[in-house]
Amino acid sequence: MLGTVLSRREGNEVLAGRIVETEAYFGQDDPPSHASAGRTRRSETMWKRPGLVYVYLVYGVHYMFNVVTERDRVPGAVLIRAVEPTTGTRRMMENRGKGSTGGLTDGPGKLTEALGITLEENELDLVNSAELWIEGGKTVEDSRIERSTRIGVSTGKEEKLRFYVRGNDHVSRGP
DNA sequence: GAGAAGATCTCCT
DNA sequence: GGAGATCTTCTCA
Repeated sequence: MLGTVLSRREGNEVLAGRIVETEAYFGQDDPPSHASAGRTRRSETMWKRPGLVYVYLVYGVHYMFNVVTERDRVPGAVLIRAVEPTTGTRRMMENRGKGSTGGLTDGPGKLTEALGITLEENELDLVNSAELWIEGGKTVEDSRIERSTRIGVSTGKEEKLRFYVRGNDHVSRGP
């Protein structure tokens, strides 16, 4: 998914950003994954078909945007942690209440605010939604992809399941 | 039914 | 470098 473009329609405007940082979350055997607790009301989307959007609220404050990746009935999703703004930057600044382009979308909670993504987008289908979709962007060469442990988790710290574009200014802070 | 912890960000010192 | 915001779920009584 690194290098592809996440696009969002807000009224007549399209807001978009190139994905530069992701994290993978699996099922029962992956402690920090919501799916490890079993199928709950919040995490239900993770068990559904690939291509659906899984949005949830962390710390009662920030929305996290994920893409369901495993086949139907198998839990698994990829968290989008950061994007590089490409289209509609001015609108994103308004959504974030910022006067500059710095730090607009370099974190999972920041990019959902910039793109106007909330719980309402949970379970949308990226394949046929007119409001939210992913386009093939420039692919990222393997040699440009860096790998590290996931951020903000207290369990599953050994697994290197965070992937990001090396040297990109919009990647969030390290662990 | 209460308490704790969490895939975070901002503002304050 | 640390507190606060405040929703969802789990754990324990």
